[in-house]
Amino acid sequence: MMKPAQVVKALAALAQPTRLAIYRLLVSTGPDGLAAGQIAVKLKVSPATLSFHFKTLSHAGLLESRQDGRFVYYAANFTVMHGMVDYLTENCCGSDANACKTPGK
Amino acid sequence: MMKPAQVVKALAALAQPTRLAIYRLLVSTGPDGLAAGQIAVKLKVSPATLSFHFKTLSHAGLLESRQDGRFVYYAANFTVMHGMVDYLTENCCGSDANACKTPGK
DNA sequence: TCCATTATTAAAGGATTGTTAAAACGTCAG
DNA sequence: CTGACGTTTTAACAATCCTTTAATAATGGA
Repeated sequence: MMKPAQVVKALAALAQPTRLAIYRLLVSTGPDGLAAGQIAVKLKVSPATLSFHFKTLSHAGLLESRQDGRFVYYAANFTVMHGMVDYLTENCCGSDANACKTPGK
Repeated sequence: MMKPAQVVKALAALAQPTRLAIYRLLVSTGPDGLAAGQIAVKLKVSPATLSFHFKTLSHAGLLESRQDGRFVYYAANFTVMHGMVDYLTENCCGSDANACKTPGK
Protein backbone atom coordinates (compact mmCIF):
# COMPACT_ATOMS: atom_id res chain seq x y z
CA MET A 1 0.00 0.00 0.00
CA MET A 2 1.26 3.45 -0.90
CA LYS A 3 2.02 6.00 1.78
CA PRO A 4 -0.39 8.96 2.05
CA ALA A 5 2.34 11.46 1.21
CA GLN A 6 3.12 9.66 -2.03
CA VAL A 7 -0.54 9.50 -2.97
CA VAL A 8 -0.89 13.22 -2.34
CA LYS A 9 2.14 13.86 -4.50
CA ALA A 10 0.72 11.82 -7.37
CA LEU A 11 -2.69 13.46 -7.11
CA ALA A 12 -1.12 16.91 -6.99
CA ALA A 13 0.97 16.11 -10.02
CA LEU A 14 -2.14 15.28 -12.02
CA ALA A 15 -4.22 18.13 -10.62
CA GLN A 16 -3.06 20.65 -13.18
CA PRO A 17 -4.44 21.04 -16.70
CA THR A 18 -1.15 20.91 -18.55
CA ARG A 19 0.19 17.96 -16.57
CA LEU A 20 -3.07 16.08 -16.87
CA ALA A 21 -2.91 16.57 -20.63
CA ILE A 22 0.70 15.37 -20.70
CA TYR A 23 -0.13 12.28 -18.72
CA ARG A 24 -3.17 11.42 -20.78
CA LEU A 25 -1.29 11.88 -23.99
CA LEU A 26 1.38 9.49 -22.74
CA VAL A 27 -1.17 7.01 -21.41
CA SER A 28 -2.71 6.76 -24.86
CA THR A 29 0.70 6.65 -26.54
CA GLY A 30 1.87 3.57 -24.69
CA PRO A 31 5.24 2.30 -23.46
CA ASP A 32 7.34 3.80 -26.25
CA GLY A 33 6.45 7.30 -25.15
CA LEU A 34 7.13 10.54 -26.97
CA ALA A 35 10.04 12.96 -27.18
CA ALA A 36 9.74 16.13 -25.15
CA GLY A 37 9.66 18.24 -28.29
CA GLN A 38 6.82 16.23 -29.80
CA ILE A 39 4.78 16.74 -26.67
CA ALA A 40 5.53 20.45 -26.74
CA VAL A 41 4.17 20.69 -30.27
CA LYS A 42 1.10 18.55 -29.65
CA LEU A 43 0.09 20.40 -26.50
CA LYS A 44 1.37 23.83 -27.56
CA VAL A 45 3.39 24.33 -24.39
CA SER A 46 6.75 26.04 -24.21
CA PRO A 47 9.74 23.74 -23.60
CA ALA A 48 10.64 25.39 -20.32
CA THR A 49 7.14 25.04 -18.94
CA LEU A 50 7.01 21.47 -20.16
CA SER A 51 10.29 20.60 -18.51
CA PHE A 52 9.01 22.02 -15.27
CA HIS A 53 5.96 19.78 -15.43
CA PHE A 54 7.96 16.70 -16.45
CA LYS A 55 9.95 17.09 -13.30
CA THR A 56 6.82 17.22 -11.17
CA LEU A 57 5.29 14.18 -12.86
CA SER A 58 8.52 12.19 -12.75
CA HIS A 59 9.13 13.04 -9.13
CA ALA A 60 5.66 11.68 -8.37
CA GLY A 61 6.59 8.45 -10.13
CA LEU A 62 4.05 8.89 -12.91
CA LEU A 63 6.54 9.26 -15.76
CA GLU A 64 9.65 7.47 -16.92
CA SER A 65 12.24 8.90 -19.24
CA ARG A 66 15.02 7.60 -21.43
CA GLN A 67 17.52 9.51 -23.48
CA ASP A 68 18.01 8.69 -27.15
CA GLY A 69 20.55 10.92 -28.79
CA ARG A 70 19.49 14.49 -28.43
CA PHE A 71 15.94 13.46 -27.58
CA VAL A 72 14.44 12.57 -24.24
CA TYR A 73 11.48 10.23 -24.42
CA TYR A 74 8.82 10.25 -21.74
CA ALA A 75 6.36 7.45 -21.09
CA ALA A 76 3.60 6.90 -18.55
CA ASN A 77 4.18 4.57 -15.64
CA PHE A 78 0.98 2.94 -14.45
CA THR A 79 2.21 1.51 -11.18
CA VAL A 80 1.77 4.68 -9.18
CA MET A 81 -1.60 5.46 -10.70
CA HIS A 82 -2.89 2.02 -9.84
CA GLY A 83 -1.57 2.42 -6.32
CA MET A 84 -3.31 5.75 -6.09
CA VAL A 85 -6.65 4.29 -7.12
CA ASP A 86 -6.24 1.37 -4.72
CA TYR A 87 -5.50 3.76 -1.91
CA LEU A 88 -8.61 5.80 -2.61
CA THR A 89 -10.94 2.83 -2.73
CA GLU A 90 -9.39 0.84 0.09
CA ASN A 91 -11.82 -0.49 2.64
CA CYS A 92 -14.60 1.01 0.60
CA CYS A 93 -17.87 1.22 2.55
CA GLY A 94 -16.55 -1.04 5.26
CA SER A 95 -15.83 -3.77 2.71
CA ASP A 96 -19.38 -3.77 1.40
CA ALA A 97 -18.50 -3.65 -2.26
CA ASN A 98 -22.02 -3.03 -3.49
CA ALA A 99 -22.29 0.24 -1.63
CA CYS A 100 -19.42 1.59 -3.72
CA LYS A 101 -21.36 1.37 -6.95
CA THR A 102 -23.19 4.39 -8.21
CA PRO A 103 -26.76 4.03 -6.88
CA GLY A 104 -28.91 4.69 -9.89
CA LYS A 105 -26.75 3.24 -12.65
CA MET B 1 -16.97 11.33 -20.04
CA MET B 2 -15.98 14.01 -17.58
CA LYS B 3 -14.60 17.32 -18.74
CA PRO B 4 -10.89 17.93 -18.10
CA ALA B 5 -11.62 20.91 -15.86
CA GLN B 6 -13.82 18.83 -13.63
CA VAL B 7 -11.22 16.07 -13.42
CA VAL B 8 -8.59 18.61 -12.45
CA LYS B 9 -10.89 19.97 -9.78
CA ALA B 10 -11.46 16.52 -8.31
CA LEU B 11 -7.77 15.65 -8.37
CA ALA B 12 -6.87 18.97 -6.77
CA ALA B 13 -9.46 18.41 -4.09
CA LEU B 14 -7.85 15.11 -3.13
CA ALA B 15 -4.29 16.35 -3.50
CA GLN B 16 -4.04 17.65 0.04
CA PRO B 17 -3.27 15.58 3.13
CA THR B 18 -6.20 16.73 5.24
CA ARG B 19 -8.71 16.43 2.43
CA LEU B 20 -7.41 13.03 1.39
CA ALA B 21 -7.82 11.86 4.99
CA ILE B 22 -11.36 13.25 5.09
CA TYR B 23 -12.29 11.51 1.89
CA ARG B 24 -10.79 8.22 2.89
CA LEU B 25 -12.46 8.31 6.25
CA LEU B 26 -15.80 8.88 4.54
CA VAL B 27 -15.14 6.21 1.92
CA SER B 28 -14.63 3.65 4.65
CA THR B 29 -17.59 4.96 6.62
CA GLY B 30 -20.12 4.38 3.85
CA PRO B 31 -23.30 6.11 2.73
CA ASP B 32 -24.45 7.23 6.18
CA GLY B 33 -21.46 9.50 6.55
CA LEU B 34 -20.26 11.33 9.63
CA ALA B 35 -21.07 14.63 11.29
CA ALA B 36 -18.58 17.45 10.77
CA GLY B 37 -17.72 17.48 14.44
CA GLN B 38 -16.99 13.77 14.53
CA ILE B 39 -14.61 14.16 11.64
CA ALA B 40 -12.93 17.08 13.38
CA VAL B 41 -12.28 14.91 16.43
CA LYS B 42 -11.12 11.86 14.48
CA LEU B 43 -8.71 13.80 12.31
CA LYS B 44 -7.76 16.42 14.90
CA VAL B 45 -8.51 19.33 12.58
CA SER B 46 -10.02 22.64 13.67
CA PRO B 47 -13.65 23.18 12.65
CA ALA B 48 -12.82 26.20 10.53
CA THR B 49 -10.13 24.38 8.59
CA LEU B 50 -12.42 21.42 8.15
CA SER B 51 -15.24 23.55 6.81
CA PHE B 52 -12.87 25.10 4.30
CA HIS B 53 -11.92 21.63 3.05
CA PHE B 54 -15.51 20.39 2.98
CA LYS B 55 -16.31 23.19 0.61
CA THR B 56 -13.50 22.23 -1.71
CA LEU B 57 -14.44 18.55 -1.71
CA SER B 58 -18.15 19.26 -2.13
CA HIS B 59 -17.56 21.71 -4.93
CA ALA B 60 -15.57 19.02 -6.70
CA GLY B 61 -18.52 16.67 -6.35
CA LEU B 62 -16.71 14.24 -4.08
CA LEU B 63 -18.85 14.81 -1.01
CA GLU B 64 -22.54 15.04 -0.26
CA SER B 65 -24.02 16.62 2.80
CA ARG B 66 -27.29 16.55 4.63
CA GLN B 67 -28.37 18.53 7.63
CA ASP B 68 -29.87 16.75 10.61
CA GLY B 69 -30.77 19.14 13.36
CA ARG B 70 -27.70 21.00 14.39
CA PHE B 71 -25.44 18.46 12.74
CA VAL B 72 -24.25 18.35 9.17
CA TYR B 73 -23.43 14.88 7.89
CA TYR B 74 -20.96 14.38 5.10
CA ALA B 75 -20.65 11.26 2.95
CA ALA B 76 -18.44 10.26 0.04
CA ASN B 77 -19.87 10.28 -3.47
CA PHE B 78 -18.17 7.75 -5.72
CA THR B 79 -19.50 8.92 -9.04
CA VAL B 80 -16.92 11.64 -9.56
CA MET B 81 -14.05 9.45 -8.40
CA HIS B 82 -15.01 6.72 -10.82
CA GLY B 83 -15.26 9.29 -13.59
CA MET B 84 -11.83 10.55 -12.65
CA VAL B 85 -10.29 7.09 -12.88
CA ASP B 86 -12.03 6.41 -16.17
CA TYR B 87 -10.72 9.66 -17.56
CA LEU B 88 -7.16 8.82 -16.57
CA THR B 89 -7.19 5.36 -18.07
CA GLU B 90 -9.18 6.19 -21.19
CA ASN B 91 -7.75 4.87 -24.41
CA CYS B 92 -4.97 3.31 -22.41
CA CYS B 93 -2.00 2.30 -24.58
CA GLY B 94 -4.02 2.77 -27.75
CA SER B 95 -6.58 0.25 -26.51
CA ASP B 96 -3.98 -2.45 -25.95
CA ALA B 97 -5.13 -3.39 -22.47
CA ASN B 98 -2.20 -5.66 -21.71
CA ALA B 99 0.29 -2.83 -22.04
CA CYS B 100 -1.43 -1.10 -19.13
CA LYS B 101 -0.49 -3.78 -16.64
CA THR B 102 2.58 -3.41 -14.55
CA PRO B 103 5.34 -5.19 -16.50
CA GLY B 104 7.04 -7.38 -13.93
CA LYS B 105 4.06 -8.28 -11.73
C1' DT C 1 36.10 22.46 -33.66
C1' DC C 2 31.95 25.15 -34.59
C1' DC C 3 27.22 25.44 -34.87
C1' DA C 4 22.39 24.10 -34.76
C1' DT C 5 19.19 21.41 -32.19
C1' DT C 6 17.03 19.52 -27.98
C1' DA C 7 16.19 19.96 -23.43
C1' DT C 8 16.91 21.67 -18.68
C1' DT C 9 17.80 25.14 -15.23
C1' DA C 10 17.54 29.67 -12.73
C1' DA C 11 15.41 33.89 -11.44
C1' DA C 12 11.32 36.80 -11.17
C1' DG C 13 6.55 37.89 -11.06
C1' DG C 14 1.77 37.31 -10.09
C1' DA C 15 -1.75 34.14 -8.67
C1' DT C 16 -3.50 30.56 -5.77
C1' DT C 17 -3.64 27.88 -1.47
C1' DG C 18 -3.88 26.50 3.69
C1' DT C 19 -4.11 27.90 8.33
C1' DT C 20 -5.46 30.69 12.16
C1' DA C 21 -8.43 33.67 14.96
C1' DA C 22 -12.58 36.17 15.28
C1' DA C 23 -17.12 36.94 14.22
C1' DA C 24 -21.54 35.33 12.45
C1' DC C 25 -25.09 32.04 11.38
C1' DG C 26 -28.57 28.46 12.25
C1' DT C 27 -30.68 25.12 15.46
C1' DC C 28 -32.51 23.33 19.56
C1' DA C 29 -33.40 23.10 24.81
C1' DG C 30 -35.02 25.52 28.66
C1' DC D 1 -36.69 34.83 24.24
C1' DT D 2 -32.27 33.52 25.78
C1' DG D 3 -28.29 30.89 25.81
C1' DA D 4 -25.45 27.03 24.32
C1' DC D 5 -23.92 24.21 20.67
C1' DG D 6 -22.37 22.96 15.94
C1' DT D 7 -20.89 24.79 11.85
C1' DT D 8 -19.63 28.23 8.50
C1' DT D 9 -17.77 32.59 7.01
C1' DT D 10 -14.47 36.37 6.87
C1' DA D 11 -10.00 38.60 6.82
C1' DA D 12 -5.11 38.20 6.99
C1' DC D 13 -0.74 36.21 6.36
C1' DA D 14 2.85 32.98 4.97
C1' DA D 15 3.79 29.52 1.74
C1' DT D 16 3.44 27.33 -2.53
C1' DC D 17 2.60 27.12 -7.52
C1' DC D 18 2.72 28.31 -12.74
C1' DT D 19 4.54 30.87 -16.36
C1' DT D 20 7.90 33.63 -18.75
C1' DT D 21 12.47 35.05 -20.08
C1' DA D 22 17.18 34.24 -20.37
C1' DA D 23 20.93 31.58 -19.71
C1' DT D 24 22.99 26.92 -19.46
C1' DA D 25 23.99 21.95 -20.60
C1' DA D 26 24.33 18.00 -23.77
C1' DT D 27 24.24 15.81 -28.32
C1' DG D 28 25.31 15.11 -33.25
C1' DG D 29 26.39 16.87 -38.01
C1' DA D 30 29.45 19.68 -41.02
